[in-house]
Amino acid sequence: MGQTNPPFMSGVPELLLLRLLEQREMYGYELVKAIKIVTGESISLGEGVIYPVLHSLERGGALKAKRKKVAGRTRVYYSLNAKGKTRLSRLQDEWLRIQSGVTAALGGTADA
Amino acid sequence: MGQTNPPFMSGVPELLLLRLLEQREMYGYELVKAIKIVTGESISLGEGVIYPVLHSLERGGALKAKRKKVAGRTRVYYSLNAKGKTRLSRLQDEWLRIQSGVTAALGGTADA
DNA sequence: AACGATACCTTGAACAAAAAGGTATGTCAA
DNA sequence: TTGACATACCTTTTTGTTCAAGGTATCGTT
Repeated sequence: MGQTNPPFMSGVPELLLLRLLEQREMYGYELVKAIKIVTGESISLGEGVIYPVLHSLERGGALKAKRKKVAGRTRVYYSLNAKGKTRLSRLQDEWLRIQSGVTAALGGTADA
Repeated sequence: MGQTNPPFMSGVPELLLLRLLEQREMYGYELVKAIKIVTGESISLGEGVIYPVLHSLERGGALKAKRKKVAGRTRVYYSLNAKGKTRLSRLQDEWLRIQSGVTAALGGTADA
């Protein structure tokens, strides 16, 4: 009985992060802004969400962190490695599964 | 500072329950099976999820409970009341919002 | 010097979800 | 008649995400 499933629908923040980092390396503060933009303002995640997820993904070996000094400020750039790609792929599948399930449930008997 | 936002993506189980109960009254055990069916097997929620949600919705005044004896067994039928409809509507909007956000994020640069 | 934006971070609390168990009745086959 | 399985209710415990709220420090601009 070792493994427990993740709390149903969590992992959306994680999914978004991984998806963005798949395209190019980015740093935390940048990701906060980017998520607002790519989701068309419909999702907004604070730094209190982003940083912990970033750290936990790095600890888990899904991300590689690289410190850079830019204009006097320190940025921590993250990029996907193999494990991260696998994880992205899994989360994406899971999201698709949930999405289709909910859509099916909402669609039945449209009542219109 | 009174109000805190709901834990991002939760409420999917609740949404599914409310959606089903909008169509007809049902009892807990029935809902467990029904969810598997209407979601095309993509979502499966155990009794340990269903019952607590049902109870909390009833406590919150979103559901009305009615005990019935059928074939020697006791069933608790739940139905939506006004508050429940409002809540369903709100959860549905929220789901749509999240869904469109994630879809937008996943869609960008399809990489195909 | 003060302010806002950048950029990192942590702590605390809240709460949902999952797993696992526990009770009891009915039905059916061996 | 005993055992197994489906029905039908329920709770407790654990886990983990997410959130708000704070805290540090640098830079540019006014």
